[in-house]
Order: sequence, then structure tokens, then C-alpha cells
Amino acid sequence: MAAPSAFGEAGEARARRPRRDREVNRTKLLAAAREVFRDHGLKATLDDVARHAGLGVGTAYRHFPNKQALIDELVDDMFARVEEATREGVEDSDAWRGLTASLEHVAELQALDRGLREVVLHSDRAVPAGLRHREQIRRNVDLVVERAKEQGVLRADVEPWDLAVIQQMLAAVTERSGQPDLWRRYLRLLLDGLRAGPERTEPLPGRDYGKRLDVPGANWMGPPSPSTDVPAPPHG
Amino acid sequence: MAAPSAFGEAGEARARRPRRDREVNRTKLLAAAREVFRDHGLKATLDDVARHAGLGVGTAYRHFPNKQALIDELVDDMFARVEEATREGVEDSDAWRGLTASLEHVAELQALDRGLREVVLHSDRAVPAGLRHREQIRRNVDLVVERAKEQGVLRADVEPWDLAVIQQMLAAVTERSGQPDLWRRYLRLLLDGLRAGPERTEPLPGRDYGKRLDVPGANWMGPPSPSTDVPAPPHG
DNA sequence: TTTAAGCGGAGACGCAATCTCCGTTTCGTG
DNA sequence: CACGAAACGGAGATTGCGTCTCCGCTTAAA
Repeated sequence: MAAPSAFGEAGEARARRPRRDREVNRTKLLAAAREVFRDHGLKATLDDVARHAGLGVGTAYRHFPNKQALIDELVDDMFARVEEATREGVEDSDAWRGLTASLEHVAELQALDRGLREVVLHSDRAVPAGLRHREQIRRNVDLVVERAKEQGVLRADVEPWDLAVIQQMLAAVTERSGQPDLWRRYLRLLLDGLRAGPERTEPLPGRDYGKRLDVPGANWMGPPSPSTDVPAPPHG
Repeated sequence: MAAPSAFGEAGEARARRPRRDREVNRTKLLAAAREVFRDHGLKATLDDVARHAGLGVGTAYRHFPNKQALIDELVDDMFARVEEATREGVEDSDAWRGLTASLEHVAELQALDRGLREVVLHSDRAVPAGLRHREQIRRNVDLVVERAKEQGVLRADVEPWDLAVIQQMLAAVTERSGQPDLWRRYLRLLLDGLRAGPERTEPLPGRDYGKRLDVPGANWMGPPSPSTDVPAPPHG
């Protein structure tokens, strides 16, 4: 107990200034992870990330307790960009243009980032990290949908979570085709279907699911119930 | 060479009638595999299949050289049903109704069978087995699309392979949502977008891909080039 | 110079799936 | 019924792969 070892001389150990390379390497790792996960998806190994950063795996594990922790930090960024994209949609006074731009912009983000795509497709992963932004994303989407209906440009039987499902479909197109722009073709098709028009008489199926459908894949645009406080996913 | 061992006495070994349980078990295995892959996807283990059949793994491996061989046999069945579904579409004189029914029926098959869904989503797997049916499926789809355009009910800038991509999107909806019927909602949306209508002025993006787009995921409805004779995929 | 913070990366570890091996059981036959 | 070949069962050998640890070496700060 009283041994004057590495811990502290007597009361306070005078803290040595942290080495500069520490933060430099941390930044390198984050940048590398961003690129590697963007290009190869979230199942790239931490060895890949470290090598791409010009560092050893050991270093990676000194900076992040495990792979998931690293991912979490990036996912947060990703969702921030999604949030921004949906906000742009809200700010447009032409609700249809806003809705379109919103869908397009989010789809663009996805198409360019395989990691984000995987998060969107398997939204379970997003639970821990994206959480901070999801509530705002949901609000933005709700707003755009609501206003588009008010302006009479969006068919009335569309629900906000439909947009989440649509993003999943577009993600699937990119994922499977490898064509980074092919999704635009099907978004056009879907938009033509979404647009309010007198010639459409049959309502969409599935309104029996209710307003807030608990579709596992659709919840990344906002948690289904406001009081769910992160039910501790497996995580690692 | 001349050793009178287990092979045959002199000229012909009198063949003993094969044991009855052999074929019975083979059938059991196929049935079990169908169910297991339908419910749990193609990555279920052969141990799972064998147990579900009430047999040991060893037996499974005596009947099928490896897991892929077993899958191949089933995939062939699956594609046969897809072929049938598309044929129904062709036989309807109302091309729009045929097109709709075709899409619906194939989507239904997918929604009920996770194995098929995986084959459709990752069409690479289908290369060895579905091959026999794919050419006919392609012909059926081409025909329905062509006739629907002739009848003026389908927008002119739609290509046959669009339907393959659409199936992938629907598969993704089922896969991620877990809702076995949710795809109907988005098929409706897409059909509204596919329908020819005077109010649509902008053509679909992506016509620059040409008539026979080499979209990896879209080729399960028919090989891109007729002369490609199975480029020997990894397979195992 | 000294010293501890930080690095590198080989390899231990864990896990999961495929497939083999051989003792045991079952079926067909005389 | 008795016999032998055919078929079975399932423990575990094998393989593959990704995560994370450990410790000798390097380097920044004092």
C-alpha cells in the first residue's frame, strides 16, 4: 500500500504531458476506419483498418477497446449527415421538392458508403450509436411527410416509416448491383408512385399496421417507442 | 487386378437389391432441407438439416457430397416454381394483369422462402443450379414486358431486368422487416410508378446502361450473354 | 540521458462450420 | 435364423477466420 511505485509520489503524481503521436494516431485510425468501412463494409477487420492507417493492430486496440467502439464513433457521424440531409428537406417550402431532395440525398450518402448502407440495412447495429440523431431524423421525416400531404402532393396513405423502408430498398439495389447510381432509377419509379394523383384509386396495403409500425428495419429513422432506453444489444 | 475381393466374383457381381431405407432417408433429407432452408436460410448447417430429418450428419454426407450439392438440388426446384409464376403472366391476354400477377406471385414465393430470397438477393449462388430454368424465365419476362408496352400500359422506358431488380427490392423488404406481407405495399407503389401515364414526363434514369445491363443482381432472370457457359464459380 | 508512454505484430484464443472415421445397427438373402 | 454388406450415428478432427493480448522494442517528454 505504501510502496512508492509507479502510481504517485506522495499526494499527486505530476502528470506528464501526453505524447503527441497519441492523438495523431487516433485521428489516423479514425480516418482509416472511415475509408475502409466505406469501401469494404463493417465486416472489414481491425487489422485492415490498422494496416490502412499505417499502424499495428495493437495500436488500434490501445485506442479503442474493441472494434464495435470504433464503429460506434463513426456511425454517429454517419447519422449526423443523414440528419442534415433530412433537415434540408424540411427547410424547403415546396414540400414535394423537399421530400424528393431528402430521399435523394440520403440515398446518395448510402450509395457512397457501404458502411452506412449496412447500418441502414441491418438497422439493429445502429441502436447504440446513432441514437442521438435518430429522434431528430424522425421529427424531420414526420414533418416533411405531413407537409407534403397538406400540400396535396403526396398520397394520403403514406406513412413516415415508408421512407425508411424505401431507403432500405434503394440500399439493396446499390448493394447487389454494385452500380453506384442505379438506385436513381428506382427512386424515380417510387416517387411516381408516391405522388398524389387522381388516377390512383386503391390505397396502399398495410395501413392495418397502424401509424407506428414496428418494422425492425424501419426504426432507424426513429425509435418506435420514446421510452425505450437502449435495451443493451450484444454489442461485442 | 485379378484379386477376387469385394468388387465382383468373376464377371458380374450379382447386385443385391438396394436397401429400402436408403431412398427413404434421402427423401427425408431433401424434405428436411427444404424446410430448414426455407425457415432459416441457406446458411443453416447440414447438422441442422440432418437433425431436423431425424438422422445423423454422417448420413447426410453419404447422400450428398457436400452442402452445396444438396442446395443445388433444391434451388433447381425453386427456380422451377419461379418459371411457372412467370409463365402465368405470359398466358394472361391482359398484359398488365399478367405483369402484375407475375411480380406478385414471384414475390410471394420469395416472401415464404428465406432460401429462395437469399438466392434472389445474392444471385451468384444461383448460377450452377437454376441455370436450366433461367433462360425460360428470361423469355417469359421479356415477353410480358414487351406485350405490356405494346398495349400501352407500361411506361416505355422500362426494361425487363428492371423486374429482377424490383424483386430484389421486395426481397430486401421482407428480409429486413420480417413482415411477410409488407412487400405488397411497396409493390403497389412501384406498380403505380411503372404504369404508363400521361402525367409522367421524365424518363427513368439509367437508360444509358443499354438494353442488357450487366447488373450482378439482375441476371437471375436470365444470363446476360447467351454464350456464357457457366464460368465455374467457387461453388464450395 | 532517463523513463515511461506508446507502438508493432506474431500468435494465442475462441468460435463455428464442414466433413471424416469407425464402431454399431439394420436390411436383404439363403 | 444367421450372415455379411450396406447404411447409420455422431464425436471430434480439421480448417478457417476474426478478435484481442502480450511483450520486446521505439520514441517523445522531461
